[in-house]
Amino acid sequence: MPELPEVEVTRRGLAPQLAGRRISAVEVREPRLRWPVSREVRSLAGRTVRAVHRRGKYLLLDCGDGHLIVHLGMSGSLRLLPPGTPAQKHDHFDLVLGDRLLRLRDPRRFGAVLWTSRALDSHPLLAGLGLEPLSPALAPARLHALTRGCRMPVKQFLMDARRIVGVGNIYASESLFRAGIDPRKRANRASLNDCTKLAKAIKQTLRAAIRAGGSSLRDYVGADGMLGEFQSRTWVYGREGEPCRRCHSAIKRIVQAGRSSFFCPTCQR
DNA sequence: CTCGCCACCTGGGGGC
DNA sequence: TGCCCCCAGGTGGCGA
Repeated sequence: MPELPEVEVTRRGLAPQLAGRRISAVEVREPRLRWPVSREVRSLAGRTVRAVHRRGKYLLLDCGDGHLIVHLGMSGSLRLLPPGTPAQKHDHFDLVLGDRLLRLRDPRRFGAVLWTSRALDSHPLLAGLGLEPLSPALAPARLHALTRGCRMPVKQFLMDARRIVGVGNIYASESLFRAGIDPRKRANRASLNDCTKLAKAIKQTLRAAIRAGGSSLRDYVGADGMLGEFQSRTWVYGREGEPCRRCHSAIKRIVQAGRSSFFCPTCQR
């Protein structure tokens, strides 16, 4: 479920709760996540979480001499609970920090919990990541430059984390609607004007999603809690056959690179 | 390099 | 009620 907004909302919920707290225990109920949970992760007790950062869709718990890297995959969520709360199905991993329990639930187990003591820029999963879409780095000219020589459809371009991070399947469709761009358009055919609209649209889309998620945040931090709010308000995602909220044309669904794309054939060219 | 495709997993919904 | 098929928000890795 998580795209960048869900991960960022999770980060904002966790950061004030975890920063400065000492890890008192680690429990791994199911080590078979995307990669096996390592022995180093199991022996994190004694370290102190200094801060919680995010890079793309990765959450990074800064422990001073290294980072715990958490990815929520497609179905992961994190909750803060009182220690001792009984684990339910798919609750694979716990971090106990004094009187706080951080629990990972991930039915599909595409998520990951990794430890690295290396510099983050050199970590294989993080080194090749592209621009943070909410940073000033994602400016029209920069986006335009990124699209040069890239013949794939702009929808796939948006979801390619080596270029821009954090834009998943939902927000790719939503951003392209806001920008008025057909998802099938080749990235290298996007004009500077297109890229100006697109950069703005991406930021607006992600910021709106973060705002919507932030309102439902308390002790529960995770994708499920925000589902209703987000998905009921999409412009095009999941709305095949329904009238466009802007022009009333029927929303279309196509498949690109094996993923559904939704768009308005009238508003998007 | 780029690109298309498969893989990893579980669960929910629809059709029969 | 059961079974089977399809679909799902991510992304690393493969071969062409």
